[in-house]
Amino acid sequence: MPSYLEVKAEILRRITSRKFAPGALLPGEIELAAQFDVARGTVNRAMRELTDEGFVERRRKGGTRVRLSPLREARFHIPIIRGEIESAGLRYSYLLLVREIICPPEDICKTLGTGEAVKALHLTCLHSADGNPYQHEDRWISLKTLPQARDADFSVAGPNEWLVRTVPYSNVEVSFLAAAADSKQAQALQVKTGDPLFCAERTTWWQGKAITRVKLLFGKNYRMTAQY
Amino acid sequence: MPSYLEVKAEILRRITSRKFAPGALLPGEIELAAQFDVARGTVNRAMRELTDEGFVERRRKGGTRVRLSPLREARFHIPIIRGEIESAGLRYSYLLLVREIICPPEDICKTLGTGEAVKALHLTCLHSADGNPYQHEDRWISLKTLPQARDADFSVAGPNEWLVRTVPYSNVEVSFLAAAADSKQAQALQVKTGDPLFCAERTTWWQGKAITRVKLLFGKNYRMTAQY
DNA sequence: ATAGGTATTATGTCTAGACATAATATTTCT
DNA sequence: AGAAATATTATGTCTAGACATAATACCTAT
Repeated sequence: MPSYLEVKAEILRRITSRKFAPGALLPGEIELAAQFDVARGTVNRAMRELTDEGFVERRRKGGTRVRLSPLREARFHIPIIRGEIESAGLRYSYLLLVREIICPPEDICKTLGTGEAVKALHLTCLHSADGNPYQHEDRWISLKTLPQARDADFSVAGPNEWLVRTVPYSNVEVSFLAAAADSKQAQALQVKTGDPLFCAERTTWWQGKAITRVKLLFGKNYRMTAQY
Repeated sequence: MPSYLEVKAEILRRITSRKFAPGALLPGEIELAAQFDVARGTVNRAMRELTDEGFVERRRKGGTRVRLSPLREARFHIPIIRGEIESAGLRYSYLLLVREIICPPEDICKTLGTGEAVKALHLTCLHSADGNPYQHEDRWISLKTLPQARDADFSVAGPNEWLVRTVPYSNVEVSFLAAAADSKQAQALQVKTGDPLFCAERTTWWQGKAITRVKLLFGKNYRMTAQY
């Protein structure tokens, strides 16, 4: 075990066991380096990771303190649908439900940043695991920033795979929320209309211009979990 | 700007602009250190962060490659209710709805790891922002691992604040899901019964023993957002 | 050809020492 | 006393060099 991890684990043990109580000042790096018989750089790396993970707060000259309420952050990996299904040992299948080029509704226009009369590519697809509906995808792709999407074939593989292969991105925003299934979504996902579904909305930009916005509805009883 | 950040930003620019294409092999650390005129340790730190953030994959001897589909992890901050409301400039208020000591239902028994006949503390509370219902909390606390909870006063401040102050923890699991409001929850949150609500479930352990399990229901239109 | 052993190599970690920086503590001046 | 200048200090970053480790490439014997 690398020694920076040993130092980190020991400090963390002292924090969670309250030997270093919330709000308390920890010994300085030089002191700790002497205690653990390592270089200061090694202690620094351990402490930096503890800072990143939300256990301690550090200030120059002020020293290091245990956070009063630890851990305000958890990391979730954004589900990439095909990988998620296949890594669970299930068979992934894909179905294109709708493909049309139309003027998007107002809220989509707003996020895509195009004018109201500008048409965009609208796709609706269903991703299944072992034949069971798993995720309903409702995607808009800006044809202004991505005209080549007009000629891409989305009947065999999902738009996400094409996008990942084709376009770079510079900025992404993801939201998670709860939504009620409308009749078409309910039919596709084999749930009742109005059932609560876990939903992710993702918008992707490249150099300030929105490329695509997608709404992903997960099947019944889906939950996104993290441990720390 | 620290030079490891400059190196990182430049490499990232080359990746997102596809100068380093997905799957491509990047120059080695020594080569990059020479290019940027910094020490190898500095390049190493930049590359380590790019690895942590899911942009590249590194293998000893194999070198560094741009990930095919950037395995993206988003960091969401776990909402600590009082802080979230107050940092939005709103007035936080708290109401205890239910306090009882009963044998929990089977699923709670299972996660708390206590026998079926063991009683636990059950609390239901409502957190509001400027008087508007914001979050409904349904919490179970194991009296077996935390007997002092029996005497704590939860009428003024929420159980979370008492727990953070009182007990250490070693392990936490959080899930996010969509749930339908039951009649009591709907009444408290001023929504209709059956409305879809964003829901978080959190279980906390200390040294292998479950301390508490909480189900948090957020008000209508709540969304959890991350950018990267 | 193939299995097994050996050399090579890029990354992973560590050290000692140095300087930079931000925040706090102290002193000085009014 | 209060404001401004100065000293101090813990963390933040960086360097050059070293050794460790895992994975690959190569070589050898069968």
